Amino acid sequence: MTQAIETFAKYLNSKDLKLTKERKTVLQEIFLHGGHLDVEDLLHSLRKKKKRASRATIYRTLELLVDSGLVRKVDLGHGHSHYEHVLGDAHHEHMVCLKCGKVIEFSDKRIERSLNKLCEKSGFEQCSHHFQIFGYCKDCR
Amino acid sequence: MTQAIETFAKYLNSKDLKLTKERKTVLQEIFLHGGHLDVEDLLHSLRKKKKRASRATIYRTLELLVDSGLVRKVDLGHGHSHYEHVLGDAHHEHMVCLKCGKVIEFSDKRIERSLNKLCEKSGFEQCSHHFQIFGYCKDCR
DNA sequence: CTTCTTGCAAACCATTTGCATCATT
DNA sequence: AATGATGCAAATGGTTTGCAAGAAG
Repeated sequence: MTQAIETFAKYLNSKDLKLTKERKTVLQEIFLHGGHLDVEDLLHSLRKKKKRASRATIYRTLELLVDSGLVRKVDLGHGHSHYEHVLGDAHHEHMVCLKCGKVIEFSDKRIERSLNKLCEKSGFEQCSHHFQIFGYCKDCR
Repeated sequence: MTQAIETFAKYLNSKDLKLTKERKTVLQEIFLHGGHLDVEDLLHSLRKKKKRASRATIYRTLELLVDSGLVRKVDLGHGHSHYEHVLGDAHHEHMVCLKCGKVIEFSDKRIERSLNKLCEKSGFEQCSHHFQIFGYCKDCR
């Protein structure tokens, strides 16, 4: 958490941008909240905690957070973006249940390994990737 | 191609929908064109061939095509959807170059296999999946 | 103090939808 | 003929942006 703020501060500094309280607030909210959340979620959580940041500022901050590598933007098939923090190596992908909307996170070392080999072989320098599986979870099938 | 139209006709029939010339036109255009294309591409190609289908009809038809399983909707990170036809088993995923925009298709049996096992193990009934890698192609890195 | 930020509301852009007219079965 | 489908234009919904007022370094 402190770690994340420091990293963000360093990133902002390197771009001559300022660490405002709104930016800090948004970052904290994402890191306190475990999973993926969207702009509306963020807006509500902040309101509940009597903190403030306009929708515009949230969008602008999220872009910075994604660019800094602290946050990942993911598509869960809802027609709008979700965001989740990235801490260290806990990389994972998403299974989305088309009926109940549940999102199951998963990760697979073999898949990641195959992926890296693949990029290496084709000379592709990977920045990010995202794997989504859509279907029905065991409670809904 | 004829195959695709027949499949679509069967699908439409099963839902008491009609095979109109606009729907046939859109389907043909997607199957004639090799790769992934968006609504704007479709609109231009059709205009060039003096065929017609409104934007609304294209959107409506694409939804049906996706639902019928003949076409796949993919996210190439452009802020809008792309579509590509699905013929048999030639399943593939996408690497997108963030600089030149080039899209490289790839497929990996090991990944597909790991994936299927994963779903099986967790009792998840897979409908579709999509794997995107963003980065820089060998000409742009 | 200078430069960057914020919040607001307007603008944008992809996609969807209501409705009157037209085509397929 | 009856039921759907089309095209248009208006509506929608997420996201971006211009600008005047405010805060960080």
